[in-house]
Amino acid sequence: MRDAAEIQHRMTLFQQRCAELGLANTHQRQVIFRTLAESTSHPTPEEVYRRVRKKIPSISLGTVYRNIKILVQKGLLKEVAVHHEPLRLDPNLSDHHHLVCRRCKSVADIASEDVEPVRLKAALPAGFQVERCEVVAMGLCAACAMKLKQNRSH
Amino acid sequence: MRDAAEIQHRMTLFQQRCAELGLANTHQRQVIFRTLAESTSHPTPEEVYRRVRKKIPSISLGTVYRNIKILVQKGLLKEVAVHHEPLRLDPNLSDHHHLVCRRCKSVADIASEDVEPVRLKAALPAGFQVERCEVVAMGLCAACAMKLKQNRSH
DNA sequence: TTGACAAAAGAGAATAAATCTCGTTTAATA
DNA sequence: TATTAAACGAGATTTATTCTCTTTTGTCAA
Repeated sequence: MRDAAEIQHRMTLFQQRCAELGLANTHQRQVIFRTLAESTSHPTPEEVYRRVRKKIPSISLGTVYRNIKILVQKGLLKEVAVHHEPLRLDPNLSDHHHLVCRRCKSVADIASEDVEPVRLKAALPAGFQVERCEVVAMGLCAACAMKLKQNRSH
Repeated sequence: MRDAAEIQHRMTLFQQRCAELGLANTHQRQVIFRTLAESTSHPTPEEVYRRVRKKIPSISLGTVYRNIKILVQKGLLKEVAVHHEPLRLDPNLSDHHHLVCRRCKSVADIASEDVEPVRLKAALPAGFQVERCEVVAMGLCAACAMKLKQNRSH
């Protein structure tokens, strides 16, 4: 749980951004966002639903998913990492990293030697044992970059 | 597609490891692994199924999933990133990284300032535009490390 | 070799996560 | 305060994955 002033600030910004984006200011949307803004635990949609129902018992799961989707699209929320989509497999057991295209979801390898070693400067949450670090570089592959450009130009 | 010698090498290692692990040497398992070893595109289980059926038309999707699961468990395959599991949300829009516990799937933030900036040393695949880099540090949180230790001791 | 037994396969039902459809309600604004 | 587009609730649908159960196939010792 974050402190009240911080949350109030986030809510104010949220309402501004919604207005700018033409998103209606519904009670459900407010409560869904507030629930996320208050949490530090990166909840799943189901968990958000569970918490929001305490405030709005009649809310539907579909509304939670719909709002999460819209808010992620508009950049008001983020997803942790990329893949809730189907599992992607990798026969390459050596330590390496990945490039993921945000549009077509293609995955390419980056050899470990091609990335400066990842170094954590600060203390980790008490007792966390890191086993491996993966860098996920997200962006657009050449093909998708071109397609997006074409779409924008007509 | 990788070159034939490399694949042959992987298949030999694979058979050795299977024998060591007591995994039966079935035709289906061989073909599933070979299909993955040949690919450079990080296919989904469905895609693996599609390709394997060209060699073994009668294979079932369940067999593909079952083998993928076993091989990942035994460390003969890897999953790209972590989450095929439910979407995890993040209201923190500032640039930051994540610690993920491989056992309980809890997610904790690492502030961007606490990680040395990620630097790519080599050229990326032609034309890939990186928009953001996320470091995913995987391991065990304190609670899970303790539970695993306890389980092992009796 | 062959026979016993555990491991794995195939078929298809079941579950979980997410999305969609459609009739109704609500917020924005004129 | 009337209009209308946006959003809601309910529940069906789709997609990804796992499970159950019966049959088949490897493995290994006699």
